[in-house]
Amino acid sequence: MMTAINNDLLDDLKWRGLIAQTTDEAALRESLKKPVTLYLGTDPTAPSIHVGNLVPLLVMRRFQLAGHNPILLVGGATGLVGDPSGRNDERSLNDTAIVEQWVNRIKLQLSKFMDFETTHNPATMANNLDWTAPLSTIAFLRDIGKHFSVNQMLNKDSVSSRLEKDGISYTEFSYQVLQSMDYLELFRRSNCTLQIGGSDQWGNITAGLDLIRRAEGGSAHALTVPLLTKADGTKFGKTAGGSVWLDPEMTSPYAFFQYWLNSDDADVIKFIKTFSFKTREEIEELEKTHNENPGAREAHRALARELTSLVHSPEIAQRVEVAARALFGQADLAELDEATLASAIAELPRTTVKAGEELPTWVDLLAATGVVDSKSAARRIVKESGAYLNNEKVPSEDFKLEKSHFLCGKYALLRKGKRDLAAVELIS
RNA sequence: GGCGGGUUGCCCGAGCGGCCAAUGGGAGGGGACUGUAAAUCCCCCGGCUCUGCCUUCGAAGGUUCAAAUCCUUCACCCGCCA
Repeated sequence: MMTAINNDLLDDLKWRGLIAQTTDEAALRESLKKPVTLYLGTDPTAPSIHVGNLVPLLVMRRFQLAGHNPILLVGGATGLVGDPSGRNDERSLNDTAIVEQWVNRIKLQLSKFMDFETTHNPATMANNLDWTAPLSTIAFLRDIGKHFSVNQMLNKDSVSSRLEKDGISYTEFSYQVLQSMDYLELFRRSNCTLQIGGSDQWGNITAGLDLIRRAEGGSAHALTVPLLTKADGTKFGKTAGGSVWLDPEMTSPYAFFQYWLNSDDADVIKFIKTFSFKTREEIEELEKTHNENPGAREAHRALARELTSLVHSPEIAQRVEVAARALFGQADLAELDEATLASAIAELPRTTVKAGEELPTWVDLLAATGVVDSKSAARRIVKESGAYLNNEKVPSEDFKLEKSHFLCGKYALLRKGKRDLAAVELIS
């Protein structure tokens, strides 16, 4: 990993559109001339992080590559309380045991994006439960609470917007205090002087800066990344099926790759700037290619490849791409060898059929894979002629599979519409 | 505490005893055109053992040959008056 301090870091981030707000930019720029310690907090609100969380996380990685010292904080405590930022209703509390389990899974995920081994500026991991849990109520109110003005707390957007609506519980109201304590704690123990986060975190981060000033007379910085938007107005990182997760159990590497490959033309360059570690020159070159011939989808492919490699692995990215080509009919299915076929199908939702038994209909099988919610839905697909078996159209609702349909004697490929694939495996 | 209005399918929202699995819009799905884009156009969109049957209109009871529609109780929301 590169260890030299890169003074162009802020400029690069700006060019990529990765800076929403910062505290005093000149002072921040000055401080970044030497290695600083910075942190990013992630709350365990699900068993996995999703592609939206990846935006600030990769900014952290850029900071580490530029020679700074990253701390990844997992919100074992804040996750129990619930951040009101960016929400217009109260969160339901998650069970402590569940949150603990999520903390562990998320720690593991986050750690893949940082270098913990380098001797120069290794990343470290923290959990705010470590210093929050032992704190007594009296100590909390006297040592921390005294530094907070309720008036200012009420002025935070996350709180005031909720007061105008259905209100906010004392629990969520206190969230900003907990996050402020984290910053103070890391400032004290590691001289952490920069916190980054999504733009919705600005209020929470600046609350921390105030606490550091009041409690320690110290000064520190804030940097937020903008909320990533899509040209069509829909939410980034969501599909019909839900969020795009990093956990391969929750979003298969195949689906992950497809998500990026199917990016809107109008978004793809922005996504590359946001996520890719290619240089500015390389990206500008891709932009040119893309504008000249968007149909070739060079930029889409580069984006999908790079991110799948980063999040899963280069081997998986390679496999998934080969699979996609074959499954989308860019290669003859019948000519695939069993190993290639098996690895392609490994990424798909699937069902099994026992060799000796009578083979079910296409409709039954598609429903069994879970690609559609009901048999009625599967029938509809056939009726609307969007049903395929091994890339050939399924003629009728009562169409039954036959032995000969199984490629290499083992696998049959179901497709619904243009891009929704599933597989059937024949087992003995 | 009193009076009135509301709670409908993934979301918004019509329906106000039979013609209701329930108008319309959005989301979603299939097709055409393309590039596994976008826009546009056409079609579909509760489930099933599918010319029929089953389960849905806040919850539970009731009236009726027949209820999303009427009655009773309960829960929640929203107004107005105390």
